[in-house]
Amino acid sequence: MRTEQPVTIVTVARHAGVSKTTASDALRGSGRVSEQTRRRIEDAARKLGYAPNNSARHLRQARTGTIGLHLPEVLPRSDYYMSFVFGVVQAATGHDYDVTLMTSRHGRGSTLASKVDGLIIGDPLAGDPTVETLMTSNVPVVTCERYPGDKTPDGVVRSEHRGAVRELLDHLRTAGARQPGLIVAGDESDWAGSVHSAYREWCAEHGLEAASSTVPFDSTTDVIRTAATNLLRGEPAIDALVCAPAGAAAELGPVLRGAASTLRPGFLVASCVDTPATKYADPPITALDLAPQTAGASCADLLFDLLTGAAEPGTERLHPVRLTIRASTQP
Amino acid sequence: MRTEQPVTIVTVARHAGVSKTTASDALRGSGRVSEQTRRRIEDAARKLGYAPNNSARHLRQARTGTIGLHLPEVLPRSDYYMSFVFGVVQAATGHDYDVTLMTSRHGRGSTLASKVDGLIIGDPLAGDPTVETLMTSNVPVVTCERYPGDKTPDGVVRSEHRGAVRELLDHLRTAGARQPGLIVAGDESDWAGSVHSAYREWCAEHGLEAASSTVPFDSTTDVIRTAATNLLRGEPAIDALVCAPAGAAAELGPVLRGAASTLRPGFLVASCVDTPATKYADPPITALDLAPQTAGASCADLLFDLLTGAAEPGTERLHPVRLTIRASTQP
DNA sequence: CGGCGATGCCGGAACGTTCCGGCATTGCCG
DNA sequence: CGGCAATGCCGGAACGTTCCGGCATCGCCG
Repeated sequence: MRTEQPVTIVTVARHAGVSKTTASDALRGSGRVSEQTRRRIEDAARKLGYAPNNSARHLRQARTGTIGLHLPEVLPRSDYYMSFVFGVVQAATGHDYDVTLMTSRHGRGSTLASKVDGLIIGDPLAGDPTVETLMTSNVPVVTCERYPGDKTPDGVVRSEHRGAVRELLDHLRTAGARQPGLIVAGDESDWAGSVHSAYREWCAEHGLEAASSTVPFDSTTDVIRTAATNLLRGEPAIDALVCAPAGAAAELGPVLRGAASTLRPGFLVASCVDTPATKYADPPITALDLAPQTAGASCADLLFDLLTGAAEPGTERLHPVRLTIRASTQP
Repeated sequence: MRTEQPVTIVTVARHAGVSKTTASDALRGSGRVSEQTRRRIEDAARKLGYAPNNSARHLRQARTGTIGLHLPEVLPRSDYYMSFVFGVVQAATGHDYDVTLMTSRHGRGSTLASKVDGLIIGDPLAGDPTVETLMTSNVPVVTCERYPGDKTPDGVVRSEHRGAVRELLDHLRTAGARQPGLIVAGDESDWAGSVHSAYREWCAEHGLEAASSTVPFDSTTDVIRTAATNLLRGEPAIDALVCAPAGAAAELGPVLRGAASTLRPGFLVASCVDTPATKYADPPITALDLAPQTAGASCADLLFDLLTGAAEPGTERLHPVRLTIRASTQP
């Protein structure tokens, strides 16, 4: 079994008594082949266990049948990205594409063209050298959220985070909060930047002082807890806390309990990214459902539309976001 | 820029005034090329922005330069797998390999050979049809943990879970627990099976009745909480709870607080898989650190050793596991 | 009956790389 | 000086596929 010589399309053709061209045409449904011989060829292919050689095919067609996927290497609270990945893969396999994961080691942009036909970058961070490199590649690039650098991808899938955050803040206000605070990542992420500026805007409109704390994008839990502690102790005094980083609001339990004596009763908590952790927190935490899996699929779909010409370079598509209200904001 | 014709190795050769063979030799460091002309060729390649065509290269070399990676599609509590993925990718890029994610849609085993040179399957579940298919492929397969089906992969990276669980149980006993309970997934996962049988063994040795509850491998939080509730109410009465599913112990808070009045003071909690969630739980939870990132890297390394012949088919490698003791078991 | 389009099939070139074998040229040593 | 090995470079074939153009054959219609 191990030393058998590979079965190519000419093997199939020979067994079916036709030429390689006819065999190729029959198996791919192109060209003109009679129904009878096509069946004969398909039978031969099946019997021989024929599998087309991808390298040869892609060499001939001048494409790779593969798209690259890059994500920020955030290890804690990775449920969001995991879902995103599965969304991309699912959509890609539906289009007969493979997905390979790209890291910093994948060489400069010029090298990429022969490895992938297109690129998806989830949450491109300004200043990330890998992202910088990938953005200058010579293949179509789709980002999830805008790139806060000076280059522009060929396609963007994004959500109306500003509006969603305002909706969340309005909800908090309705629920009785007068002065919500915010923990958020820095402006190197477009998402975090939008959340932050929407918050400031909303505060200004309501005549409130902004009470926000900025943490690194990939903060561990203790960093976020420290930020929360400082916010709770600082001025202005807050009666609600929105924690932006994915699912991190669920990690605030100890901090909140520790400060329970000094907190106003009915202190509210919410998250800008829903995850299993927020859903099953105690109490369950109100959050914005970003639907990462469909976001990933949407990125892949847009990329394929760009590849086939069905979408123009520069296209932006909106991905819906939904506020999920839970006990943490129902005093 | 978009319509420029591709620069191949003959373009480089022409610019450097040599033959394509010499250019190829110079760029890959093979054959005999004088230092002087090699530099000339490298300069030309750099200036032209030459990038070797992967499809052509792989067609010629009869390999794909890619390994496939399959994971159980577990979306909640995915920190473990995310780390595993990054470990695989990191090791693979170190060996100049790409990693593509494989799902059920990637066709039957025979098709695989032309897509990937090898396969890594993380936590192969018995009865998973995709895994079943992948295992019958004609490329080397490495699994993380043994496959509880009837096929045997070419390589296995596994940990001494039995011993580790016993160590954990011994620790609980030392910490005062007389009757620990267990929440664990079913035997379709080798890991869960090992944990479960090690637990039963340990119980028997200590003259204890086993108090375990089996849940699905990809259980959501509420399923696990229900299992915990039932264990706490049931017979025999337990004074410690080991929760096997990755990081799920951190999700038991509400259940434990709800049952606080009926629980013996000093009730202990531990997890068989350390994650950020257990580390930062309140109180921090004692757990077995499975080091998923190095486990992933180890799988990749073994696969490459199999591909190069540095390892024999049938090789099993052990991956170290470490008990991390935290406040949850220090009464 | 002659012409012509449709149908069914085929040969050969091309994609870009690697690798085998070979051919000069050079230098060394007896 | 003659032989022989080492050095530097090269031409062409091969990998497996797709695709362009072409060649019979057949049936239909004027």
